[in-house]
Amino acid sequence: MLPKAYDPQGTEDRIYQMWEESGAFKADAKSKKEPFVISMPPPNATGQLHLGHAVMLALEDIFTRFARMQGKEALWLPGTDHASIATESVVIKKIQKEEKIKDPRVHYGREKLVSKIAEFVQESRSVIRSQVRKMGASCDWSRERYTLDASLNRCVNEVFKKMYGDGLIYRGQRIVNWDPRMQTTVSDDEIEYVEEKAPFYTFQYGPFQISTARPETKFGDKYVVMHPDDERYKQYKDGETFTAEWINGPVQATVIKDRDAIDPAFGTGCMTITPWHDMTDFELAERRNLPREQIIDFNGRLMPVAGEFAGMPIEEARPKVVEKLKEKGLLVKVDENYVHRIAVSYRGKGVVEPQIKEQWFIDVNKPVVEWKKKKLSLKQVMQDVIRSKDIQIIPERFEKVYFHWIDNLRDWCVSRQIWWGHRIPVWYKGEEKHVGIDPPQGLGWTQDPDTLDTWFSSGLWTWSTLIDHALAADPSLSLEDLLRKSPDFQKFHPTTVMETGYDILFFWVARMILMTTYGTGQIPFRHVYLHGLVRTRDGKKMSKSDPATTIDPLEIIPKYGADALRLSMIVGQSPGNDFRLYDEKIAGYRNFVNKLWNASRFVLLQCEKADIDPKVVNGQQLTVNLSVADRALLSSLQRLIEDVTQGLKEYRLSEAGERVYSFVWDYFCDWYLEFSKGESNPAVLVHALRTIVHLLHPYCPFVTEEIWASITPKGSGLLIREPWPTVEKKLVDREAEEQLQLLIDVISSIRSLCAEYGVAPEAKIPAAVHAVKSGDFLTKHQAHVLRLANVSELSIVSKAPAHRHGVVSTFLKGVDIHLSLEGVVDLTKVKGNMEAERVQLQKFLAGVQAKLSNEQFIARAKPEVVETEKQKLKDAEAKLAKIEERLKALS
RNA sequence: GGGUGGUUAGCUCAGUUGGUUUAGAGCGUCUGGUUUACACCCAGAAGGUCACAGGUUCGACUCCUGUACCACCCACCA
Repeated sequence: MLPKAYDPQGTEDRIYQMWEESGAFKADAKSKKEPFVISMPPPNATGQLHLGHAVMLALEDIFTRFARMQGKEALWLPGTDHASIATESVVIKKIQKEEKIKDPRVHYGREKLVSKIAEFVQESRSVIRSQVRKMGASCDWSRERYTLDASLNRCVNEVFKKMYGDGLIYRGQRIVNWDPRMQTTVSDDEIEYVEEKAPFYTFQYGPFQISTARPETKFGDKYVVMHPDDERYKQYKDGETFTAEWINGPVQATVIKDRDAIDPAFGTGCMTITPWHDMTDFELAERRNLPREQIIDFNGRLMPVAGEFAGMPIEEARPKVVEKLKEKGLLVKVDENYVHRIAVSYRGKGVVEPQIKEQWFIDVNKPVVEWKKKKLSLKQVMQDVIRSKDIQIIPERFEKVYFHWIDNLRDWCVSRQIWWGHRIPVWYKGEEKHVGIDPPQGLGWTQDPDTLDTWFSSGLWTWSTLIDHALAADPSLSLEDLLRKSPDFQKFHPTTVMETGYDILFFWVARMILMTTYGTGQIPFRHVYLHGLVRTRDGKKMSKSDPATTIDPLEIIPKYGADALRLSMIVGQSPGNDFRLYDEKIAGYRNFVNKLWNASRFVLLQCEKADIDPKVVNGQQLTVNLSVADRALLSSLQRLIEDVTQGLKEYRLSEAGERVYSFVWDYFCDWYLEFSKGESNPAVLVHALRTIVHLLHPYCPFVTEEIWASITPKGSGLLIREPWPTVEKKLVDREAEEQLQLLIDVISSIRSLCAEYGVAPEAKIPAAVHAVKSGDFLTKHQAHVLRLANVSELSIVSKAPAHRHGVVSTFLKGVDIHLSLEGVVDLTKVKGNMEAERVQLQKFLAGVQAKLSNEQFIARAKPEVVETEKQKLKDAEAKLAKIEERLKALS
């Protein structure tokens, strides 16, 4: 006999190992089955998994297991990301702390440092692998990839070269986000803005007053900009020059009138510009072809142009510059309450300083990409695939967010001045430049020292992971041939669904669309499912830097089990919305898992009592000797299968999960198993349990597999490989369901009446018992019903106050029972109730009829919706007829 | 400045093109239960003007408009 409480700790690892050894996770590229593919978003190889990963794994595992059971060739490809800047920064900090080395880059040099990072990553990856297993993820480990694998590097270089050839990658002196702490550029999306209160100074600049929060950048300002329509400055003309006394003496300045750069309502309506250190100013300078001058060096110190301030860090220089301007009488006023946002590097956490630097960029506006027989820009392709519904985003509202992002997208700076990552495949020799897969022949070539933005390689993730076979067979193949000759790519691309958090829609999802459509001519995936972020009990974001806010999945799993954790993150959540996770919620699903476990213990016990081996139970036994309750159960199981399958197909995981949850607890356990205590049908019990365990397997794979082991029919294997249940029409029996529902209503009513009047359970209601007996469908369960209905006098019913008539009318739903109660209840009230019900039904009927005769509705609605409406109509009509009949009988 | 989402029971949240929902779940609270699967249980109860104000409709938690608060995203406020 199974133990009284389910023990996840003693079960999960054993089951996982069994699955893995069985080969069930492995996908076969040669299979004829329809493919279903998920590329696991590769966790950063910097440390531990957190709950965000746990949600991702739970969702993707459900998709994968469902697809596998549905008979698809399911591939879930796992991997890890080298996360260039994040990893390098973590390891550098670690070395600084543990080895007390101030500057590890200088101390170790490139080669040594890179190998130290690699070592760290190696360790971290194996931790991650075991954590992914703990969650029960059924991914294909034989295909595990890492974003720095040689085959991925090959794809990176190929795409770079191709883009360069198409003129999509260029090198240019452009303004970039410079992180002085990490000594590297970062992309626009890797920046966070932090609000800061800083003094906002207004200075006299010639005849003008200009405002700034950053006076230390103003040394080289020679242009003052204002709006052409600004009345205040209409006496000044564009191009007019004047002399202004400034920080280090007089400067020759020029007036510029510009419509786009300035908002006349802000501050004084005019400003000076610093093109080297400001995005807007840079763009203006670009348009007007103005000179730029660097004021701050790459370490965040002032340049010689600052004169006496040269060499000072900016924070130190700021008050001193203000002081000097004040002495000169140029400080007009200071606003101490000014709040502005400063840019901070997402990874390195350094304050970002815009700088002009020579970098590699991807041009997103050049229309040279072949797409659907047209020449489009990368931006246009990204828009097209969503607009044309080639890719569907769930929830849909994120499409808007996506388009908005693309509208604002600028050329993507892809070079990084860090060492950990894919090296840029460009070599220099004097003025010569070589862009290619392999280094050029001959001496004197040096490779570009920069690496690529980490999203450059992860943008290729859905397909660069599928070419290993072809590459191993012939490393000299071109990119097109690699794709063409790779069985995995041919079978498993495009992938089916990309599942990830909405927070990296831009970082990653958009980049994958860009890089994949360009690199392969295919979309990377058909559906994007975006999950919400996990929050703490009080709604805080879980952050790694604040351990008090984080819940570690590895602490939860031993306590509640992976199944409970999975359910608690899926059921009751909707895609794209954040949700809170806390102990009680997980405990609730642990209880459910345990409930299921005990239900199966009960089933096994019934088999034992009847001396039946649950493993030999088969479908044949489902047709003989069935009670109403049996038929009703089998019938509602069919509807359950239908609903759950539909829900899963439409990615409504929460709804489908909740449906089984409530079926198992509120119906199977609370009613059917209770009836079975009177008289049980082990074949039906086993069949129902088998179906339930199938439907729940994607959600809670461990406990279901463990239960399955006790009821596996002869000839079947592991549950993970079982075919998904299908609806058997012949088991559908609405009449039985209705009859059972009636019985349930009767019992419920008796119960609540007893409770309301405080009737002792030993007392009897003879008439009620008689009523219950008189239905032929009850004979099978008489013993049980008698026990439950083991209550006092029926006269109680007649004492019921008016507000209890809801209960009374439940008694009246069945004609037989109604007759036996006649004379004891207040018939006028009952009649009133029924008349009210009739009016409501008639109204409802009219509504449904109107809907069904509405041409627009018929045209727009799905056929199955129309069907259900028709069914509703029929049901309502039947019910109305019944009510009419009873009303007639009453009068 | 632009945009998105949220506002439903004490708490956390569902609610699928408006109608069998006189609003559902879990947790919590209260009452009563050791009935031979389960106290990680069973039977009940209390608790909601579905943020607010209008509108459309025979009918609105659901659609439209506006308002308030909360959260998030985007943007070149010097």
